[in-house]
Amino acid sequence: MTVSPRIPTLDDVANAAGVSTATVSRCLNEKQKVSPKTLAKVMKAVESLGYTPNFNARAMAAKQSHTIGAIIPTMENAIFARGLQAFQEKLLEQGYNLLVSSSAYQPKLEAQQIRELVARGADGLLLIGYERDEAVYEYLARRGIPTVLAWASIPNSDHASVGFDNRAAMRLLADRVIEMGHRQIAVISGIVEGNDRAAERLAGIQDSWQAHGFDLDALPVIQTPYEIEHGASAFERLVQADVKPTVIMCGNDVLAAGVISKARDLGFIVPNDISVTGFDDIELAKHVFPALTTVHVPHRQMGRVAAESLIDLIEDRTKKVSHQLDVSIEMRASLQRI
Amino acid sequence: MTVSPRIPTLDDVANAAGVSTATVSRCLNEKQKVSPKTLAKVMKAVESLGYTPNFNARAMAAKQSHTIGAIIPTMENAIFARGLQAFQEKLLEQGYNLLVSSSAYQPKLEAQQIRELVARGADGLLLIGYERDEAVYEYLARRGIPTVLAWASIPNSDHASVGFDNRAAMRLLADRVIEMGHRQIAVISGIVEGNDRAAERLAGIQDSWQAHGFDLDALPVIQTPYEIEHGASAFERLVQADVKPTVIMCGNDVLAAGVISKARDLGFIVPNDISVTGFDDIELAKHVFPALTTVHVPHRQMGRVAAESLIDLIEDRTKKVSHQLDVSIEMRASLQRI
DNA sequence: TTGTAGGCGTTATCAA
DNA sequence: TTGATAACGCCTACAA
Repeated sequence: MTVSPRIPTLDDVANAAGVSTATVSRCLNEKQKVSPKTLAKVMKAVESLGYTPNFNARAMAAKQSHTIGAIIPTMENAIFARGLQAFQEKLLEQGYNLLVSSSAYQPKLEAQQIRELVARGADGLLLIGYERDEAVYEYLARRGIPTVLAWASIPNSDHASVGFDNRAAMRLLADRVIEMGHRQIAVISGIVEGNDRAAERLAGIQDSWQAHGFDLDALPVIQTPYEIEHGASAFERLVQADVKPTVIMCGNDVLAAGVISKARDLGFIVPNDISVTGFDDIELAKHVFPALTTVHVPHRQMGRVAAESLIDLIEDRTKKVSHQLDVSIEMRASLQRI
Repeated sequence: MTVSPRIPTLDDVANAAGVSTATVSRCLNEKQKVSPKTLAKVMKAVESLGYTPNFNARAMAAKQSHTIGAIIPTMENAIFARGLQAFQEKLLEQGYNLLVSSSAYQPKLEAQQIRELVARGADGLLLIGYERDEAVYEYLARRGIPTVLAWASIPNSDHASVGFDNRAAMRLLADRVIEMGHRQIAVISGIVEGNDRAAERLAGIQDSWQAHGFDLDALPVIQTPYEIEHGASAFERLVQADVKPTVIMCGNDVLAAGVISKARDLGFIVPNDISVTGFDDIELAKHVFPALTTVHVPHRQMGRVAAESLIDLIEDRTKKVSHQLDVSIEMRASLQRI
């Protein structure tokens, strides 16, 4: 049987090194306030005992955790993963640690995770999008938790944010589509409820559609979860309609990949028989056949900027600002003039 | 200017309710030990103050955090995301929280994150694969941190694990490939160094190859990161060889997707001109063209079982065990008899 | 440069 | 059923 392991504490180190706990603490946190001699002595003790500071105790005593929390809708979408990776790299660089949790696109779960992370002493929070219960924002404000909203930009609000204008971006793409002669557009959107990014993208298409003088009733829309399988089956439904679409505009690249796959199964030649567009410009977009016309989003840059903004906020260097990043339309083979 | 917000503590609640902190604590943790009357009184105070327990303090006093940590090589691969999602669901169900961090495939970073999570008071850990410095295992053992290794199974070790035999699975697939008449196999493997799963998969192919009486020197292998782009460029190099491969076996589906894409660009018809196989059976595998022959891995099940095992370990219900999950070969159009 | 000692917000052990 | 009170491990004035 194993002996219950005794985890070394500051006290143990202090004893081993023959100094006080205060000195050990200094060696760990502010080396410059300690003589080289004792520093060496202490570090040796730390080493030989295999001491690691207890995070909880440290956070409690210091009233800051050097931890920031991020809550993303899902880990199963590479775009968040990529942005988060950059976010984390920047944080580590600045001496902060990242705690990630996923809300599975459920606002209630997100609210719970927020409390959770705050209770853990997170110094700041990264959230995705802006649409959430006002109570959540009040809670955050009351606790004074610096928060940055990413993947969306909201110039006219008092939230700090870094992202891009989903609506304008999608509108731009829709403009191009219409300019290329398409008059029968069908949309496969993500689920709009509780997802402002999806809602904005859909609205962007509708903006363009109406601005060109068309009727919203003549714009078929299917909402479906962001999964390749769902993109495929949505396409199947769409092409059964009386008026066949000449182009399918999708809420993201994953849906579009599903569409392209199913289209081929059903004997459609993309883009000759039907065009397809996506959004995000994930790696895959270049590698499906035909390559996907889509909106390029600078995910990594977004992650980096979000980290910088958040740290600035935490360390009280700036007021809340709204960073608007540029996106671009990537014209590839899947969209063709009609 | 906002007033520095005062976060309510147990004391505040106790005062507001006119009871002791001990009683409040009981109301929160063991309701049955408290009279309904005071319970109501206390809960009202909790409510009106918007009190949330401080996690760090709680963990410190109770000597357990009800938190478990997971370290994955990368968030950018959907297979970990999927397994982790299931892992988390199971944990939440059992009253545990999940902390995730990613090591970016760097052993040193992983070691650091392990210390980090332990320092945070994680009650248990989930790690991917088994290949790591012995010192890490010693550290874990000394601290008495229950740990489960996933995505790999190691029957002959004293580690708890849940996963599958990467080597045997890949060997099975290679057997099929060879049975179908292929004699010119080329391999695009993940980077083997520091990644036991990749190493085992490559070894599986080599096992089969040699068992069929062929020479390892005649088996071209390229190691490359698990990214679609790299799969594509590896393919390009491979087909420039003197003896053209009749089949490309890839370390995972992402690499295979890159191969299929590049093959088309170069004018190859898959599978007529060349066959392709993958590993993992991600969603995409069914939706590339032609659909990918691959090894199906039960990622979600793995996550669930890992969670159950870990909790059992933490709550001291079982000894360490090694769960071996079944995988299956998915025969699809990308692999053809020659 | 170093040590002493109080406090961070909980839980848990005893008494009452 | 409740209330004091001592941990838990660390940081940080303050004093020496």
